[in-house]
Amino acid sequence: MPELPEVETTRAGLAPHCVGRRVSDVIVHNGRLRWPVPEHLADVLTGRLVQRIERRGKYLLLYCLDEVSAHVGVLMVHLGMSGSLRLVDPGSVRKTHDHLVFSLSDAADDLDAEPRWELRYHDPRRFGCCLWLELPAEQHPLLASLGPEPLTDAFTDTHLFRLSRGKSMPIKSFLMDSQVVVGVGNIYANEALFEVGIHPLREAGRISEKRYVALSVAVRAILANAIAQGGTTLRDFVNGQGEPGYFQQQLSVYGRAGEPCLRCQKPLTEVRLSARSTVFCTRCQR
DNA sequence: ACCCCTACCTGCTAGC
DNA sequence: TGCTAGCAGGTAGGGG
Repeated sequence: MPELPEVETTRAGLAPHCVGRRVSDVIVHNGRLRWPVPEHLADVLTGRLVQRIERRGKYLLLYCLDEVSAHVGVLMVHLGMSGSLRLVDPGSVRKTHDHLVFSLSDAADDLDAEPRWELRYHDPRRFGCCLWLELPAEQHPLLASLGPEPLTDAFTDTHLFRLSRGKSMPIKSFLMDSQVVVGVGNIYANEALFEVGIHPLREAGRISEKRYVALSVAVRAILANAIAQGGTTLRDFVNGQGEPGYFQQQLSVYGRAGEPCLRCQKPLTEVRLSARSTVFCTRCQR
């Protein structure tokens, strides 16, 4: 399930193959995603050059230039729970749940020429989205209220502590709130809290600044490490080239309920928090 | 304002 | 064997 490291892995994998290329065709096989794929997407996107691919939280932003008008718009993609973007040979068989197909050609190619690559959006559960944004992208309602990027200077050591004052919700819910900080989903929230020994149900407003600094450091380290491993593949995550990630081999608590704590050997406990699997050690996390 | 709950969706597994 | 129920969870929006 794509969290920030998986989305970043996808971005980094696609960028070298997509930037500078032309979208020569767009086919929407099933536009019923979390929000309907805009009817005019193919019209507005076809013929444009991919300028760059950025990421904001778990959203991928493909900046696309219309050379004639010099207009730049953004294809915004969210992978939801089960989505992936893969670059494949144009001739390869389309899989079930390949909902959108973007044909890519070399920038110098004629638009009528056979495409050289295909970028396919695959999403069995259709929790993701593909939307068209006008600049400035950050003012779009889905992006405007997002918290800082955890791997930039915007995520300071004191950010979590300051925002948490007066909050009675459990620290895990607080950490997973995208308005607090983006990109920390269920897996990495479980892992970060284990790393620093904080009980996931502890009231967010009653945690010391010192512990929040340690948590901030842990969040950065875990996300950076997961990116370095190519992300976490639990069921079906694959990067832009269809390859899995390897971070799941380093998970300390997620998916290990009942198994011994890696620090004290006591069996890990699992509870439900807002219907999310929450795994922790009652001895090491207080 | 704050916080919890629900809906969205399909593939997979467990249980009968 | 074949059905059904339950689970997985990112996110926005509704309700208390």
